[in-house]
Amino acid sequence: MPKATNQDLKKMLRDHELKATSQRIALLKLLNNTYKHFDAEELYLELHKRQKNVSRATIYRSLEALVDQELVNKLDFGDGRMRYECSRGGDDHHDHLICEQCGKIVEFLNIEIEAQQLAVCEENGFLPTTHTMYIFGICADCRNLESEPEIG
Amino acid sequence: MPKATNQDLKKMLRDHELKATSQRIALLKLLNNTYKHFDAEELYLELHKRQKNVSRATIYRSLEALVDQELVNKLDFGDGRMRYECSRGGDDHHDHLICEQCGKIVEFLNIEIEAQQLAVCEENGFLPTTHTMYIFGICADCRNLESEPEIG
DNA sequence: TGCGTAAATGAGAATCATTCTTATTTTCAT
DNA sequence: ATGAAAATAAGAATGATTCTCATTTACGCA
Ligand SMILES: [Mn+2]
Ligand SMILES: [Mn+2]
Ligand SMILES: [Zn+2]
Ligand SMILES: [Zn+2]
Repeated sequence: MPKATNQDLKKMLRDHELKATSQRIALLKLLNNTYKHFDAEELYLELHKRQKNVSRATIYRSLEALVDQELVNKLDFGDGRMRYECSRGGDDHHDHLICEQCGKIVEFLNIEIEAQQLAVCEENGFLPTTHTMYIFGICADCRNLESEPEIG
Repeated sequence: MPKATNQDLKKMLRDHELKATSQRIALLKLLNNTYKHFDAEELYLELHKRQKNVSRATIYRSLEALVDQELVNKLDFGDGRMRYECSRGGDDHHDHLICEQCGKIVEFLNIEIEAQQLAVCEENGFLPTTHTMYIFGICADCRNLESEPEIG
């Protein structure tokens, strides 16, 4: 995955009817270049570090626009702030395991679950538009730490 | 399902180490007597109507206690406020379909999905504690209204 | 390349659900 | 019935997000 150039990002924005402002380019670049799941404040602090002229309002407004255009996914882990991750094309749907101890996110896709979700909708005459599924617990790393011998 | 008496509710609270205050009894009664999914403000307004002495802070504090004791489930439909529903014993886990048009909630349980969730966790060495799954879309009733002939 | 206008931004006020604080009231074991 | 511990009321505080509006910027067009 070659990192997107500024020109790539500019085009990406314009292809979605969004004006290519320096703020939006920087935001999209940050999201595109990692697999992290950021909250708005993290994005604000990171961009503010590099580029003095970014405000929180712009972060929120730009994220909203990017989510509308499906360039970015908005996630709700249930802790009071939204997370944002780059959306990599049309087929990147995935769900998340969330470690309640270290915060690590593991992505997964289970086609049987996806199929059963559609089946449930059909049984209920329900026309689905989106779904969210988060499994909370303790990740493999944190479990290993827990079982570490106390002395040794 | 015979409606729980005040004595039943009192015992229910005390069995969970919670003092049986009039506010908690009223709150638990309200939740126990319907299958609705309430937000905190709805509960506040409803209780306040009947019993002058209830404050929002108490609603929130009591809900937290009831959720801790697993007498009540806390749900996050992603619209900025939490919902609360009565938890009916240990085997009542279910997930939700949420109509984006009329707000109707349909509950469901799909054991294949539940099984696959555990499988995913196992594959990742992940120890699950809880999960949330919400499917958003348009319910059967709203779909029918939509397809209603415009004149007729 | 320079202009004009519509759109985007910055700064901070406003909002809204939820949590916190503190003085007062209530519960419940004794 | 009594008193210590816990719960409550009222409203202030918090924190994420949205809104306001004066100022700046992007970009289609001359
Ligand atoms: Mn993800
Ligand atoms: Mn339910
Ligand atoms: Zn972990
Ligand atoms: Zn509906």
